[in-house]
Amino acid sequence: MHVPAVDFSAYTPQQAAEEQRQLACRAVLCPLPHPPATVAGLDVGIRNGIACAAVVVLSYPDLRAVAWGVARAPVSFPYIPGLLAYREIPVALAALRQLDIAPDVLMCDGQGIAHPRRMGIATHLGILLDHPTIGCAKSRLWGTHGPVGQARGEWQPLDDHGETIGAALRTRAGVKPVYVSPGHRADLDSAIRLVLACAPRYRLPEPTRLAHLLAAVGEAEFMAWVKRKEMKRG
DNA sequence: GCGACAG
DNA sequence: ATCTTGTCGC
Repeated sequence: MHVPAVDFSAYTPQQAAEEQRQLACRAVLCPLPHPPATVAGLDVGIRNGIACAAVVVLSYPDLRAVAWGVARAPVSFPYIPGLLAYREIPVALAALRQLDIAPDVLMCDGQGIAHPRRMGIATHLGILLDHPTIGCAKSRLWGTHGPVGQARGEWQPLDDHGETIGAALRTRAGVKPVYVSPGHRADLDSAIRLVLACAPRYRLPEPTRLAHLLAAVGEAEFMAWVKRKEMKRG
């Protein structure tokens, strides 16, 4: 997996939005590799102006952590709804560069095409990497949907003026749904199935959940956590 | 002008 | 996202 470098430091929000409109047509909708051998999760946390990006590669379908990477960098772009990619992608690429293996699919904490210009962070990263990506966000950015059934696995399409751009998916009975959308080289059906298969127990799928944990506690504590878990599972 | 608004 | 403790429920 070739990981390019980017520099958004001189972008104005207007320039960023214009670039999104220009890049959007490059997104490819097609089924994900099935089944993938590995799925990676990506998450970025920010504290005191320093972003920490974490990526965790899990084997599939057994969902064991097999590799990970971390990177830190000062944030250089403000948080603006719809422009999250310009804040988080630079440090995310640095974390991905640390990986010694290329995951078959990258699951991002944010939207894919469920975005006003169809360019959520998952789609943007997928295009930069030319690699399969999907978005799995904790809340909605764009599109509307009807009431989602209470059972695990129930979902409703995210609609934008008649176009289906993603889904509100219930990964745990009675718990707030997650928002799934294709990033790049993915489609909604395979994205929904992958997220569900990656979330056997918690609301958030394991790849994203573990990436969040790694970004929060750091490599040392994360490694200890993984080893402790390996003991229990055999 | 008002409300909505990934992380 | 981050700031922060306890607390209700399976």
